Amino acid sequence: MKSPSQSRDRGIPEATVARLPLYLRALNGMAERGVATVSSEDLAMAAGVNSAKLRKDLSHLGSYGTRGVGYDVEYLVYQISRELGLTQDWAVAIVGVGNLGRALANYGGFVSRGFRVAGLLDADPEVVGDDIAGLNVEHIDVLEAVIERRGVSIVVLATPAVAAQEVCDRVVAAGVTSILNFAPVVLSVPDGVDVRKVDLSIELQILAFHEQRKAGGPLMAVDSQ
Amino acid sequence: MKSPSQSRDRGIPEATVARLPLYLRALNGMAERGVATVSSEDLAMAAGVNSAKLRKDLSHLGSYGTRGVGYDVEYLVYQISRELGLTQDWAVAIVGVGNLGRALANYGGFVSRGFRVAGLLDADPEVVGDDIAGLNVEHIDVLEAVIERRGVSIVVLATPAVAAQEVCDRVVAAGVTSILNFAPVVLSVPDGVDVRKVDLSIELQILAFHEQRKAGGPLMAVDSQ
DNA sequence: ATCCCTTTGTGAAGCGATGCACAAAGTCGG
DNA sequence: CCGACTTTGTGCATCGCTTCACAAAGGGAT
Ligand SMILES: NC(=O)c1ccc[n+]([C@@H]2O[C@H](COP(=O)([O-])OP(=O)(O)OC[C@H]3O[C@@H](n4cnc5c(N)ncnc54)[C@H](O)[C@@H]3O)[C@@H](O)[C@H]2O)c1
Ligand SMILES: NC(=O)c1ccc[n+]([C@@H]2O[C@H](COP(=O)([O-])OP(=O)(O)OC[C@H]3O[C@@H](n4cnc5c(N)ncnc54)[C@H](O)[C@@H]3O)[C@@H](O)[C@H]2O)c1
Repeated sequence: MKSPSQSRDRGIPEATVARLPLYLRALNGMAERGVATVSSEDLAMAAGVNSAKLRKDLSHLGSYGTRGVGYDVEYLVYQISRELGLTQDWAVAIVGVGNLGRALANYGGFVSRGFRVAGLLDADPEVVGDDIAGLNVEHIDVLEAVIERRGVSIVVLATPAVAAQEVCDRVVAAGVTSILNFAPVVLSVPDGVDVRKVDLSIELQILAFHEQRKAGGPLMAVDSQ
Repeated sequence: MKSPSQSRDRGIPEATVARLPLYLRALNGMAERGVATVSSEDLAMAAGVNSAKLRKDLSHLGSYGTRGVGYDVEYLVYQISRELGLTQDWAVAIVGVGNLGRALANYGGFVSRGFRVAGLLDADPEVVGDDIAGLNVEHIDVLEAVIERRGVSIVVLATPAVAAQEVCDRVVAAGVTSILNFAPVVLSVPDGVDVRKVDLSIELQILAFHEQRKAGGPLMAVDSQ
């Protein structure tokens, strides 16, 4: 039973949260092209979703549209940004500066909006000291100090699988509660810690499953992004 | 036992398909450690899911367990591999050999199981001709020839966002129906083409949302992987 | 002020996924 | 061969998300 707390309904569905960045990206593109207002139909098209779903998603944030007109692009950009917490700056540390870690460090795309790479850490003495994208790679020994001093609140894990849980335990102990994990392991974390994983291998296997099915029978329902 | 009859249950839920690679990874680890059989409880623990869910997932493939005992690890590895289409070899082409494309090409993890990088393609003359992980980077002009001659059925897109849709159109026209997209754009494809996307920026934004909420109010439900 | 047109916001139905709980099916010791 | 024990496979209630469909709300023309 839920109590009828008439206060602010901060219960935004997880599925909605996952789509807000998509809307935001589409809206930013429109703002750049000078579009002032957009209908749910057009925005849904740009984001690749159903328009009713888009309207319901946005309704969770509030009533920011105008009936008969649509949504003000800039205003909506601001509202979604605020809801996602992008109006503040997030310090991110990347642990494991190998092939993938380097690519991430060099990637300008996420630094641009709200996220700032505040630390690169690795265990390999060969790697420590390297300069990558203007940052010096530090030794994993100073992990806790880096997290604390630079206010790191999100850690990206790009170490080999065997090291991931150990590093995870350390960053959690240091107070981090948001982790993006690229290592192919199921991390075990205490309640209150958020782990999201990106797993290339799983994605390929899912594609292979559907590909095999297409080759087999003529009955299929595909696509989804 | 179950005979490979013609009446296979092809209606495996998408959510189940997405978890099979997780089970497979856990099972492979157990097989390496010499574990012969495993209960749904233990396997679920290793994969980080509910045991009832695991049993229901596996029941979609058939009745491969033994009541009172559990599942034979090697047999289950084979069955899941077969279901996912990993008993055959998949030729993968990577288009866009920049920071990310290089990391992917150098990554041994997915080449090991069923997937083989059969081509690296880029538009930049500076990059074309480079040798990466034993493969020569070819010019995007020969995309169609590479796909056709080497039987490429899965394409990994790692080009800048602006080029993604154009390259996508070409690979689809060349007959590819499975695409893994790293570019931050919503690809538009015809029915029957599977697109999966990996979007670092979206993952970070979702983490930021929850992080902000944690800092704000004391009412939260977190974690999920 | 009134009418018409467009588009939002949402009630409600539909659909698939989740997790509990247990009967059925198997093992194993005696 | 039996009876205690273990673990699977699944019926069922529930939950959350999606989609349809439409009343309500606003803008603009006359
Ligand atoms: N490269 C890819 O395309 C790719 C794709 C999918 C998944 N992954 C996964 O991402 C992770 C990184 O992949 P990669 O290709 O960059 O591997 P890599 O071996 O090139 O890099 C790993 C880095 O982590 C460092 N490291 C090892 N132990 C450490 C520790 N305890 N603390 C800090 N740093 C440590 C190593 O020194 C190395 O620099 C792996 O788990 C891999 O499975 C990579
Ligand atoms: N690097 C990351 O960590 C990261 C993370 C998330 C998303 N992404 C996305 O992945 C994509 C690649 O990122 P990156 O950092 O490797 O970029 P990059 O600029 O280093 O590499 C892109 C490569 O694509 C090539 N290219 C451009 N147009 C092409 C075309 N028409 N056909 C073939 N090749 C073409 C370029 O020559 C270049 O080598 C981008 O869309 C980026 O937004 C990258």
